Amino acid sequence: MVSNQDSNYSLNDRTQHLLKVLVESYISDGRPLGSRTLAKLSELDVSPATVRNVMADLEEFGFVESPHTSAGRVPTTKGYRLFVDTMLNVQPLTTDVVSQLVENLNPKQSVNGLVESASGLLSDLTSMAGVVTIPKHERAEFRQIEFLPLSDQRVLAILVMNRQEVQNRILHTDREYSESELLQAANYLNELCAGQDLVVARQRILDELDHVREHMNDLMRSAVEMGEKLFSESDAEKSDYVVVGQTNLMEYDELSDIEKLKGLFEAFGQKREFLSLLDSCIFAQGIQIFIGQESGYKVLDGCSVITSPYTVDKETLGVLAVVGPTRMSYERVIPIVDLTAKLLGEALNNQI
Amino acid sequence: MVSNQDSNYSLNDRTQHLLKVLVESYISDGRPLGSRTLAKLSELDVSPATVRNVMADLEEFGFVESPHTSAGRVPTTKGYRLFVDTMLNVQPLTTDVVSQLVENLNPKQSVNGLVESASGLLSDLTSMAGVVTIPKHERAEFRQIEFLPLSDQRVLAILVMNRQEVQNRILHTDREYSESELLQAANYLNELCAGQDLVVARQRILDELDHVREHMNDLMRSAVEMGEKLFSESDAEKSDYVVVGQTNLMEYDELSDIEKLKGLFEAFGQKREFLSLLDSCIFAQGIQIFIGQESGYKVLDGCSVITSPYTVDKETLGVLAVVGPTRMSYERVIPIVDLTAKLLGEALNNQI
DNA sequence: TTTAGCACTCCATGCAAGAGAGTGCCAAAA
DNA sequence: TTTTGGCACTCTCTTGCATGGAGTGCTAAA
Repeated sequence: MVSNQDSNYSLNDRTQHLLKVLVESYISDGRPLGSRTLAKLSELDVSPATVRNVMADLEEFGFVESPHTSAGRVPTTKGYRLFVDTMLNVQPLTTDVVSQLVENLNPKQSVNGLVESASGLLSDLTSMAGVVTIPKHERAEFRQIEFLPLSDQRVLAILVMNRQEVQNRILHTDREYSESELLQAANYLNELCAGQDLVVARQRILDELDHVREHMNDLMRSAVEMGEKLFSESDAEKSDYVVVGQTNLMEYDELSDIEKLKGLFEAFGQKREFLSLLDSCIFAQGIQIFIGQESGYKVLDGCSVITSPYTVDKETLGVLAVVGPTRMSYERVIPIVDLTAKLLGEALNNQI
Repeated sequence: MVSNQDSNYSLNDRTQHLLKVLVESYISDGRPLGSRTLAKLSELDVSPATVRNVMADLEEFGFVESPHTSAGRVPTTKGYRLFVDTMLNVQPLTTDVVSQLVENLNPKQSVNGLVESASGLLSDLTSMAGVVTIPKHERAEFRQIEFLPLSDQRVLAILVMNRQEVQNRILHTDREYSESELLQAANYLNELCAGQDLVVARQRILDELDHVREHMNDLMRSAVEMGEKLFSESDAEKSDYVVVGQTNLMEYDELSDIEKLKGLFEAFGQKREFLSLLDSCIFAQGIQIFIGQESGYKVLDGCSVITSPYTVDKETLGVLAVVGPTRMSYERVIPIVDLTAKLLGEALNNQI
């Protein structure tokens, strides 16, 4: 009776309810729902025939489909989307899940340790694959540089960045340098650049190179080159992530096609496609959900991805995600992803 | 006529030849061999019936078996073993394989880069999974230590080990230290320990602690702790490896059982079982081959592992391996593993 | 608008039959 | 004594067919 037929295909309450029940049942069972079962399950006191009519409508609108004529209905991507957008009642986390997260994401760990833990927790708690990108360091601040002579015209350069980050690299020089020469060069660079942003520091060194045409030029040029290499390396590092629990995905019937699995695993391994997906989430405000091929990647057909950026001081440092079959318990996974992101951010706050 | 029936089951030449042909054919085709096909393939000018008799003997001795009554014969683990031990004619590497290896294992790369490259090359060239353990550094020599003050009673310690290895760690101290205090402590430690083995250095610091009961005690205790942590960390690091090309294993029919694959992948991921296998090869002189469950690990059922240690200056630094189906081309893989190990050793020689 | 009834479709299962591949054994040939 | 041809037998794999179950769409009645 009461229906809100305002928009193009706005569904009345009963239709929505039936869709909701269908999606929930399919998520927990994995079997297509027939009209008879759905009628019972919905507790709506309607006959299977009525349900059939409703299903016909839903199918017409593209929210459900049937694998074949006599196999009941299954949600489509569009169906999942509507469910996720409008019908989700997210379940509160149980206390043991919360405490497990809190305990394992304690700030005493190293940055890498935290990333590993977060990824492992996502994987364990959801029985799917957990992904966490390595936090990028937005402001790369030159702090101190040291040079150590090695044999064979090589110099070990150690650059301390930000508050505690240390990068080191071997410089091949044109001749041997004495320790005092290296000390002199380091002192000079440190004085020149301490506290500067790495980009600024680099520019300064380059400017200075023109003025100071003395015996340490070689080394300084190398030092600048090191800065550049560090830059490119930290860029590469920033664009990396940790995956835990890929093998969990083998448990799901809908992914048991070996070809699909292979494609998925290779996507994880090659990191390219998957990274661009994660990168695109880095500016999102909170949880984002990609259902099936919504993400635009063919390998993710049949999979959904739930992502959340994690932030320190309101600055986004990375993204974490859970990857699993489309038929996943969104209501359970979403709060896990959410809390993990928050806790990871907090833990990193004490670290960076 | 001419048969050497000396040992318990010494096989005459024809029998051996038939086994060899069978194994080779099965390796390249993957299909059980019947007497008719084998008779032709062997080029022995014998009838299928004769071959059948021979096969019955081989089956009795346990070198071959049949999946079922009318399915031809397949080599057993014991059959592969005999083949590998006595009938292998290892194929010389083609020049493009050699050049690919030489080019990609050039000593300009970092240690980690080399390990990654080696693993990737093994995987690519064999279409199986390549594994390389991170080289352990036998002699850990204290070279230089630096302290940098951070905020909140934390100090960044940078320890340079061996020729170019840098480790850093945050020390939580009981109070704030000034830069000059830290410099003093560093100088002190450097003078005390420079060039020493890390174990010796640690003992020295501990000894010295008793004598020098002054204001820098805290820091020095922390420094010693750092040394210990570095030790345990480098131990952990040593016992790690890089796997590339796991997904290649999905291509092989005999491993397409999803349960087996999952077990295998999890073994790769958890690293425990697999490491003890690799560790056991570290003292072997050259190539070692484990067929099926010979290695003692159930997950490796249906798989063979070909390993070789790699050495620098006659000192073994690690192990590399190829993991694939039992039905792999040993003749092709062995020289690849062999050369990769040699080249990796050489490349590391210039690095460490 | 909802419901009951009915014809229809499709899948999964089980069964039977036949083809194909290969074996083991026996008796004859070399 | 060894090799060979022949033959019965076994096992798997495929195909075809019948059956039952599940579910749908449609129509007509409530």
